Amino acid sequence: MARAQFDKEQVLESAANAFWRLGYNATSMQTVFEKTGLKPGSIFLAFGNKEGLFKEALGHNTEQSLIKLESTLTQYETVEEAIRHILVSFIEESCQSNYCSCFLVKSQLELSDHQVELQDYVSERLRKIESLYFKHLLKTNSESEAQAKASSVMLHIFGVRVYGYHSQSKNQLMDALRLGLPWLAWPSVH
Amino acid sequence: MARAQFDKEQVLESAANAFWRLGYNATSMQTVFEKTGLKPGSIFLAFGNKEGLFKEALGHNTEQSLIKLESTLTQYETVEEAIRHILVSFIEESCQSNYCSCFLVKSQLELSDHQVELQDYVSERLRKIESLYFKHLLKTNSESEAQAKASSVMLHIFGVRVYGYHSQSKNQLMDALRLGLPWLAWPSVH
DNA sequence: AATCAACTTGAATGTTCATTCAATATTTGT
DNA sequence: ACAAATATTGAATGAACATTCAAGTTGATT
Repeated sequence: MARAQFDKEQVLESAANAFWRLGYNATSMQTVFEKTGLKPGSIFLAFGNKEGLFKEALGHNTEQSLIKLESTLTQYETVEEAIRHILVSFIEESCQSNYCSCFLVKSQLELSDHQVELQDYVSERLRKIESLYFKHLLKTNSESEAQAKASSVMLHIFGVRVYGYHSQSKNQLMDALRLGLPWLAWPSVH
Repeated sequence: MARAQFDKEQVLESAANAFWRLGYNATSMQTVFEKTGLKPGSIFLAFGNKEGLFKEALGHNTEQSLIKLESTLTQYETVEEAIRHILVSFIEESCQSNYCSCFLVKSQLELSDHQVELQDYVSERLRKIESLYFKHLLKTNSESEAQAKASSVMLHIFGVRVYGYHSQSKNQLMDALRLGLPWLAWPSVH
């Protein structure tokens, strides 16, 4: 019995990259064949169909994001400082010329009622992210405070992911985050 | 010379509805023909191509939104009260079973580098909305305060448009808005 | 009632789409 | 070395796609 000869992880990353950049509907399997160098048969044998490939690509991508997030949330003195750094890095991402929002957020908005399974899959991953913030905020907050703050952080992240498309938005975004998330103890500007 | 026999406004509304619900790429012209009852030739003569139809549909939709927004922002005692009502109505929208975020936000995230003209068109409309909030906030705020508050409101609106997909999110959203927009003077819950 | 530009019609076009499958190649167990 | 199991290949398939256009219809103007 012959084993897979292509690196599944590498294929998932190429596919995720295409789906992220172009969106689910605008990414043709043809594009995937080109980006991965694989032939139709191989892809369809390994992933079933386009939805299956998308689901695995998104899952793989999100898993990595969650690992990175967990690591970031513990590597600073306080959770607040960590969250500040995360938000600032999102703003900086949005200043790059090839800015493309966030794979999960884009997918959440693009998928329609015809793909309920994928929609639920995306929602579940976004909820996982929020519960990670919640878990860490619980260390220094009551349950209800932590929940409200976690939701507020998610709201601001979503906001940045959309607002980021406006060019020249860096300063406006920073001011808005300072105003909306005062409990993050932003260093004063002098 | 025979005049157009279909109601252009009605066609644009049907088209906008489809584009909004399904997204630009997942909406086929076939769908548009069915929803409007028109034949290919009529649509293509009137709007040039799919992009042209999309642009006009989005433009028409946004124009109506701007009119409604302007009206809402002036019909309450204070701007703050008006914004509160707008945000609450967005949350209530998100509780409906057929919730579908916001046409502009969805379009902003779906369109890719291959449709720069449409992208810019969407960005411009979103900026118009922000400047409307800014204009009204200027009445009771300094320029820099008004700008930060307008950006913060946009951030929260974008957030609600994404967060709204989570079921059972109404209370979490309300708490997060109270936390992130304290200057809106929310009535206390008792 | 004749004219003619503007509009509508809908079958036809050529392209691109996701997916299939018979043939071929490769790896592993015996 | 052979057999069995599994991967890869890539041309082929049929459906769906955006768009075109020649022929027909409409209604205001002459």
